[in-house]
Amino acid sequence: MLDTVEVAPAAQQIDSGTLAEHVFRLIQAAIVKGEIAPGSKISEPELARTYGISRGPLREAIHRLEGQKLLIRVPHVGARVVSLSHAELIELYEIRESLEGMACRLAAERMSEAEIDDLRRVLRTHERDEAFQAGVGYYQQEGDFDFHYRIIQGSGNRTLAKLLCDELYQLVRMYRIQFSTTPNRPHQAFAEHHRILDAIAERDGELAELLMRRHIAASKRNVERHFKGALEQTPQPRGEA
Amino acid sequence: MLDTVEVAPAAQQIDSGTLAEHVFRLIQAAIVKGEIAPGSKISEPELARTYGISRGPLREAIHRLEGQKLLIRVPHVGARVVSLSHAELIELYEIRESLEGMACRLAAERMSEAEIDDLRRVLRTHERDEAFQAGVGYYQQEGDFDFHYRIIQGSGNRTLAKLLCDELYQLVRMYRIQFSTTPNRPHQAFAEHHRILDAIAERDGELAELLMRRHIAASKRNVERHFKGALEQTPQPRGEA
DNA sequence: TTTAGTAAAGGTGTCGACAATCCATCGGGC
DNA sequence: GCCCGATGGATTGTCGACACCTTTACTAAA
Repeated sequence: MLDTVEVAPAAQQIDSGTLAEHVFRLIQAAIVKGEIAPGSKISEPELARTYGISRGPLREAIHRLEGQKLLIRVPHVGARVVSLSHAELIELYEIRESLEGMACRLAAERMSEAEIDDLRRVLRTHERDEAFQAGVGYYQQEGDFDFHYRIIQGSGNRTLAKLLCDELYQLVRMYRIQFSTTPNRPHQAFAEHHRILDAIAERDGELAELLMRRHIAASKRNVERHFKGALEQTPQPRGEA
Repeated sequence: MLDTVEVAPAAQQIDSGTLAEHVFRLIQAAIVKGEIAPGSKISEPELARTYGISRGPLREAIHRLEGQKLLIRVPHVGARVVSLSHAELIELYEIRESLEGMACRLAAERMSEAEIDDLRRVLRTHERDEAFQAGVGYYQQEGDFDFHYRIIQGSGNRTLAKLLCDELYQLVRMYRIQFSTTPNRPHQAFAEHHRILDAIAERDGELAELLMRRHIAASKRNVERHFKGALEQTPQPRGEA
């Protein structure tokens, strides 16, 4: 009510029209960044008080978050932040392998020369990143600065783009951040990205798809390593309560 | 315009727990069956009166329908029943080609012998269908009686199953029904289904994926023919005001 | 006749309150 | 001492009402 959370005053001006839309983005960011722990329960009255709104728009935001698979809702019980099991995470990577592989093939066939140049610039930006230089991580920016995101957009299949970028993207990003502490071989990932870009620039759709599938499969193996490593410390990735 | 709907008092007893869930299923069925025309506007007060509920649970139902891509909502304007363009429909088929192809490969690798037998029985049921015998159509039942549905479930990838069966399935079914008037070569589709089943039974994942992709590509071409044919009659598939 | 402005009407967004359901704690019985 | 049922608290589901926005129809002027 009074301090309406630490939402920057400027952010309220960029207010996205409806209240529900606004808190949707706020909670989405909080979940993806891990500020709300995976597996933790979402209390409607509490969140409503936190953001200074009523439960109406909050519930709409929760529904949309559920659509993005960031929340799991149980009737008469409530919503919890998602916490994918090892198996589910692998399944997600398999789906990405198929879908992003296809997107990459289409992108190689359809992207304009200007878009390819943009993509090249994105990679160059990553290369200059200090964290990358130090070899500690490859944690790319959101949206247009994300290599995968750009390729999906370049596929020209808008339905596919909505599916991957509007629905699954934040979930993928959430785990990308969660695993950012694990050694993720940034230089190898960068090299793979570069090879994919080359295939696209040469309009070799078949190769581009193959490389993208291998690239995601490599990420998948990295996640498996992470789980295997974490298994020796904690028996299960848990959430509070 | 369905007035006062035939929501028998008994139907409220079979009430699926929450009201929102109930009307969600009712409206979903109405849209998929075409009882609510594609492109038509959804009026919250009107629908609330129709089903005898308040706007609260109705809005939740609308959000879920939006998640299934059966509705498109515009802030401050309202919701309309989806009406895919030619391009969007083709895009949907391309996505299915990729995803169901993968599901089919996994199914060939993972389905139990019992599940394969069940699948065989499903095909036999289709074969005995009178509409199929007459060659007029291949409009299969919902859910477990649907060949594609069963294969996806048999893939063992539960995340993929949720994506295809819980989110995209009703949309696909909606257009399957919309196109049921178009000649859809039921016997050829059946033959393709049978060949896919054979590949699965032989545990040939690679072949099963290939056949499934071709099968869906064939459906896609059928849809394209439909559009080309319809183009000569009406300039655009439209919905009411 | 066409176009711009305006006002009314309908609809969506938001709110606060009540009712039904679930979870936890407490008491009783075996 | 352990298990089962009851009661209290809290949370979710549902409702009706109001405010703001969008759209449409009407009026007036060019």
